[in-house]
Amino acid sequence: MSETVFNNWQSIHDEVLRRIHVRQWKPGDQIPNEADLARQFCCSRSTVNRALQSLADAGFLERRRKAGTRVATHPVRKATLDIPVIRNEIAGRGHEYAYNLLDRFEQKPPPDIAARMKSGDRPLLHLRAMHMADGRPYVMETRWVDPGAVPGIENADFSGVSANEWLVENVPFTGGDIAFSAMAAGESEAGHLDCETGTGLFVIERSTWKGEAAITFVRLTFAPGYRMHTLI
Amino acid sequence: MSETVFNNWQSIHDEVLRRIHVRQWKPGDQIPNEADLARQFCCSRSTVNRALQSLADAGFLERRRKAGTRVATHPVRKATLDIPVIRNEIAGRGHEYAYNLLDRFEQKPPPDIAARMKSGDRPLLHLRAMHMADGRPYVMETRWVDPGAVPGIENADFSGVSANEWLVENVPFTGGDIAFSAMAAGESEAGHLDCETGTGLFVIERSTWKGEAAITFVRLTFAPGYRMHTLI
DNA sequence: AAGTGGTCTAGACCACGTC
DNA sequence: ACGTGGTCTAGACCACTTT
Repeated sequence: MSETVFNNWQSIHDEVLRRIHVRQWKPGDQIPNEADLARQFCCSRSTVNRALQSLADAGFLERRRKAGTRVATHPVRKATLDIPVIRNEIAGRGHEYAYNLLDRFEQKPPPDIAARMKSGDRPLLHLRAMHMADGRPYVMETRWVDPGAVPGIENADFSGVSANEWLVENVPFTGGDIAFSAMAAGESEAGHLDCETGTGLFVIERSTWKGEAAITFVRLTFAPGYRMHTLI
Repeated sequence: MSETVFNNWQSIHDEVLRRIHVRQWKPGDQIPNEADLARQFCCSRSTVNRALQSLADAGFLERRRKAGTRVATHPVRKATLDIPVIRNEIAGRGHEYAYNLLDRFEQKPPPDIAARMKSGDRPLLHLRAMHMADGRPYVMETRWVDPGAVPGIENADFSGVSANEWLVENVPFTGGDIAFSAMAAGESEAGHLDCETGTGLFVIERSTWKGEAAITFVRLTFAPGYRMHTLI
């Protein structure tokens, strides 16, 4: 015999979600206001507020002052992806991690990169490297770094530690963007990732900035079969 | 002349983030406890708590009772992706949406699908459809639905409304998982998506559950050039 | 055992947006 | 104008985990 009691915000969260799932409250419906729910659940309004905010964050509710709280009509599901450091991702899967630098030189980047990084005519540092799992290619990293935004990078040694880890350690960033896409393996990818040309490859591109200044742009081209996975 | 005052949790959030960015608090460092920060910021502990929880959610801080709050060592960046209904995604980009059903039949699914959906030997409803933007192929949808989990689906008409929207309207789900990957276009994809075979295509696969029962599995194969994008 | 975050409460005031 | 959510406060108790 178990009586449900609502003595913490999680239990209220779950109960509200249950009512949505059993369609007691349907998409588009306005639900009671916080004060009423607090009376229903015999708790304070702050606790109800905590629960409803959490549900709104997750996309189940839409809240507006005065207009009240409604069940979201278009369940825009938000998937939260973890973007780990590659070393940890590989180690976390129980494989042995290895890293090796392919190229490192400074040069004027192609126009699309220069545009993304707002670097104008300045030369950027270009790096290419492979990350390996148990000796097999895991991902190829192609990176551009603005040396102007990253003092000290000329003397950094990327033969042993990846640029990613060095940057994380040494250059705090304030924002960025990330994009996921697909490409077909060309000659270069096929060679480095040990696959046929024309194989579908998963690609992550990420730019990071510090304030207004672009720090780095990186393209990660994963070996065939890579999947990025999360619960919703 | 502007004096920064800390009278709401956002201002404290920003100040803590600033201290992390200027490396006053470095990765791995333990920061003062909530009571001390409350005194520093001249506010109540609850307000500090709200700010730090928010930073912990975003992955900037790691908090453990008794052990205190530390700046995250490996900024596992969490990217939050919105997964919209395709109609809205296309309409939101200012294109005209169209939908058409390719196939619909009931049959025993291939073993990998049966395993994912734990459907055993039961036949499942199979659907294939195209979503078009301004008359051009946008994404191909391949779907399996367990009719046992979705009463009434036999009579649903998917020639005008997509299975996705019908399911969202009619079958509440409690959870699921989503995976992103890449594939090379085969004959079938090339035909339907109007591209060459061997083009790299972006793929989203999603399963949804109601409690323990699998409702549906869908594979969305996007036309070339599709990018999924978000800020971090 | 003791220090830290997690949460609840009751009351208050405010900001916003709809009416 | 007024109803709603957003937030703050001060104090309290509890849960967890490290010492």
